[in-house]
Amino acid sequence: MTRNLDKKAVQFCLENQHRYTKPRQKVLSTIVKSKKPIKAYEILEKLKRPLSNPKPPTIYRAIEFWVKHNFIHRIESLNAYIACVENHLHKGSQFLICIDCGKVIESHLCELPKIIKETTLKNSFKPDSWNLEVNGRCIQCS
Amino acid sequence: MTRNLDKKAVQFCLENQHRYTKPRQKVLSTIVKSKKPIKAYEILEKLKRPLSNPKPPTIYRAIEFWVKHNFIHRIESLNAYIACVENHLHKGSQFLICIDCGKVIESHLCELPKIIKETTLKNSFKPDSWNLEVNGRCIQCS
DNA sequence: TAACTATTGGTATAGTTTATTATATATATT
DNA sequence: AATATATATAATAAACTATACCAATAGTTA
Repeated sequence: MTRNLDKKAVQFCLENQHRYTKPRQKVLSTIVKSKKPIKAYEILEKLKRPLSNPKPPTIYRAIEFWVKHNFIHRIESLNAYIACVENHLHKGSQFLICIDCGKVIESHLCELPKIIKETTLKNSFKPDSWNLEVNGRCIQCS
Repeated sequence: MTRNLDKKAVQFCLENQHRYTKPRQKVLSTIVKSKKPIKAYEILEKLKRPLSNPKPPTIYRAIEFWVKHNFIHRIESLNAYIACVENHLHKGSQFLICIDCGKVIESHLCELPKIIKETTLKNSFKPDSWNLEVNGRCIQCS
């Protein structure tokens, strides 16, 4: 399942005329391999060898690329990145973050929940994208 | 309505044996006065005079205090802070963020939306608190 | 007053991200 | 194949955001 995303990434780049460069490759697979959200500087550290001492911009550029194309997500409250479990573009993301073990579960919703849609309507606000981060405890920790 | 929160803060500190110190006072009222989310270093800048050249920790300590007690919220995707429009504690927050003008509307929900509750259930996850940030356009900008 | 706790002040540093400029690589065009 | 164009990387530096640490002070309690 992890290899899966890497494969899809190759495919995606081919089809959309993006380059599947070494930094992009390595950054994505590092995030995919990580069980938990991983931070930019942790990636930097892990890629010291394979990318011969990369500098922060190298990592951030690759991160930006994959975030833009929805292969990974940024967990805002953690300054960390995680592979997307969905296989299509989506406007919103939801994460369940365990406050004990740090595990993050991505739970997909295709639509902005109705109640929130109502709130945005009430405020005459036109929603475009959204991010929900729920803190709590996973089954192992509760 | 802005003064309101400051007053409540005094009250809150009295009742809970917290000190309503000058940094806390000034930091809160600076955030309250700001129409838009304000950043820590902007607060720092604004308080150069009144707090005689405060250092970052002074600001961050006060911010932390008011966040903890739900007088202000942190907008994760902006690294910025905004006064809470609710007058009671709440476990979750929702923000509508205009991608054009930067305005942020806090919209309160008392409960975790049903659909999200279902997702957490499905994942055997016990939610504790949550934060939803919706990007889109406000009525003026759309 | 002494002891204790909460809070501040200040230095230094850690951690995160971006701007900039130059260089290299891939793709398209001739 | 040579050239032009667009895309991406490399590296330095700097900007932005946040915290660890320790000493000093203010308020509280015994």
